[in-house]
Amino acid sequence: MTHKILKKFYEYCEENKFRLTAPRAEVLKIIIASKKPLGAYEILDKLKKVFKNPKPPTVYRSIEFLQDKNFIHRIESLNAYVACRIDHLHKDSQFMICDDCGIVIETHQCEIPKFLK
Amino acid sequence: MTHKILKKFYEYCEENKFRLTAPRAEVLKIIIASKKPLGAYEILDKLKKVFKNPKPPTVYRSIEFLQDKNFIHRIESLNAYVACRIDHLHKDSQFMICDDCGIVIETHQCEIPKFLK
DNA sequence: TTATTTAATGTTATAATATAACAGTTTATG
DNA sequence: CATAAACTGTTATATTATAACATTAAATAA
Repeated sequence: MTHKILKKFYEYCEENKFRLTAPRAEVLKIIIASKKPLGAYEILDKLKKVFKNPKPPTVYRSIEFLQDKNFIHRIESLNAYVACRIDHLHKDSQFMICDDCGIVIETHQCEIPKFLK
Repeated sequence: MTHKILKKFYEYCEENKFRLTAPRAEVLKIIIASKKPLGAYEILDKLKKVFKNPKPPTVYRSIEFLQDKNFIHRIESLNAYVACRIDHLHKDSQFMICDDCGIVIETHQCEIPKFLK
């Protein structure tokens, strides 16, 4: 069964004429499958089970693409990446990260008061 | 004339019996003097004008100390460091960064609504 | 359909950021 | 003054990310 987010990604690429290439799809799958934020080199390791001999640029390019489309977010404080779990596909989410277990909760800034602007 | 923040740092170390060493003071001076956030290796470069042959750990240790005491903040998205310009000495500030000129404005989370908690 | 252009990938190399480990020094304390 | 604790110096290396260029695949135009 195809994951909900993955399906959405397929449709999104279809609608917008973005090329849905193997590295992009595999990197997204890997990130979706993870319960915790993954570093680029962790993603690279997992990608080795799918592709012959993937290199950092392969991962970073896919990350860039997915991030640009807001299907994944970078957690700056961790140098790690997570799938967007909420339906907005915004940039500039905030993350609350448990220092003990690493669990991440995503929120967004729509509600942050005007004084921040 | 000694900078206001620097003076505060001296007093703070005095009060709390933290050792105010040369690397710590010089790194703070460098960060205060900069109009834009500085990367660790930019700080290192500037430190070369003051010390003989400083190495990365010298900078990173001072950064860690200063950050721990909230005299400087790390801007995650830039891998760069800024002096705390507001009087609170909190952790977890937010920064608004101009994509064009690089100017940074610091704010903090005291006012962020409860739903984020 | 084939030629052409555009976009993406593969590959090598290296840049930029950060830390581990251990020796030596300075400062505080008994 | 002796000792312990904190800090710095130094070497080496880990981790994260990107530049540059050759190659391949896909979209588009002739």
